[in-house]
Amino acid sequence: MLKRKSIPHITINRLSIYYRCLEKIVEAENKKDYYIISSSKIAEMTGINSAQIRKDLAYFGQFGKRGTGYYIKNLHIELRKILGLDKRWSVIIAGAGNLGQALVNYKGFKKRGFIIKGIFDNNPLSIGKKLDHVYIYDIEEMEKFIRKKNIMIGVLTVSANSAQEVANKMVKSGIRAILNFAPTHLILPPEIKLHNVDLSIEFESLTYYLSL
Amino acid sequence: MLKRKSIPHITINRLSIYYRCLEKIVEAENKKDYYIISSSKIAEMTGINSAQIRKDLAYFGQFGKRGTGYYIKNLHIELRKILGLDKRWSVIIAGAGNLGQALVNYKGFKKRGFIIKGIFDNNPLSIGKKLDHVYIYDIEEMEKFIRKKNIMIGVLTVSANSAQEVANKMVKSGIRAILNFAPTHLILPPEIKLHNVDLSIEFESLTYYLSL
DNA sequence: CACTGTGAACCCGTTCACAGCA
DNA sequence: TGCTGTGAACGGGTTCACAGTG
Repeated sequence: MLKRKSIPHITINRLSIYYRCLEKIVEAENKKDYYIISSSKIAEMTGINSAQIRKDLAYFGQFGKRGTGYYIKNLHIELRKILGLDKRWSVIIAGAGNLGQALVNYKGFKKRGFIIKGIFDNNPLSIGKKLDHVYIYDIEEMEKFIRKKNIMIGVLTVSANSAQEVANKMVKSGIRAILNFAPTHLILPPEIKLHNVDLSIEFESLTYYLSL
Repeated sequence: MLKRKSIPHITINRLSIYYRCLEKIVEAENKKDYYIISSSKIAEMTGINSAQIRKDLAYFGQFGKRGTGYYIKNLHIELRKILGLDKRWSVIIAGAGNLGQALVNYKGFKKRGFIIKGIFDNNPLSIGKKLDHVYIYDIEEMEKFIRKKNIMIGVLTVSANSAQEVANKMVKSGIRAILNFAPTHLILPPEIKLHNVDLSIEFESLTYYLSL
């Protein structure tokens, strides 16, 4: 795919929202008369400003027809390509705790091309068991596994204490992206894509606003 | 607490990061010679620009000493107050799926004052059971429960389809904040604090960058 | 006429740079 | 001197407004 200049990260996040919005329509669609959508209709469904939507889409091409709108199926397919969801992505999860389990069981992933190849933990009681048809392996075998299976994405659901160490192993074995759920600041080489999800922040900012 | 004008939401999120950073030091602290911290030290630990940190803190007061830095314990306590973490918050979770379970089991919540009072689900197989000492109730009883126990925060880990409906019930019963994990755009009265956490977005933006 | 695509204006968070102070 | 607090400059994402077009 082409390298385009300075597309805001938040635009990419919104593409994912548009994608799901269209997906919902495509899956519900029976009537043929509902195959076009306008930016203001998407705006209404997502709560995002319609000019914002048009600008976001315009980063990637001219998908719409002036005076008409966007062809739902076409835009859906384009977004899937842009987001890389037309490919398969091999994923491993480090940490077989509750969050790790929740992610393994999430049905939406397979549909979007994310294949969870293995879960890794250091707890002897977990190792060897299965979660939703995925084996839990000893974390000692993670590096070999990543290399052998050419894993692209590693998900960290381990404790904050061990997150950096486990991340280092992932990087050493050639992983290309890490989704970090541990509430800690990871330091990684710049070529590794790193996204952080911090659930505590969401709770703690809620209570700030409740305290006002 | 005083109402202050236009503090960016993202500043609140960062306060939560500073808070955890200080917490880590306070808990590890044995040596008395390590009781002051500079904004550049926090910057190093969190990856956030030091001017940003000083500006964020300055929204709420002058906590530092010029030429010296910030007293760790003092700043820790101030942040706790600002974030409302010195109070207890009654929480319920709607949806006893894997994510709901993961949240119930997360140890960090109790420490920060979040008390999970109940879990609600519509699955007869789950109702009546316990998750980590918290009962799972029939979702039909949720509204009564919220009113009776004066619940402040509702967490939505139900499906996207039912999220709006369950949220409406929460609002009707007097809940004041909702943390929504369902990948859908909720429409709520403006006085309800709403935060969304969308895990799919994080995965899908990763694959965008991997596809470049 | 309706709706997209987009330059320009706007707004606001970030970073700089330095005055203020221990 | 060292580090905070902060006005000012900067940068970039958002919104406006309208030209372009089916």
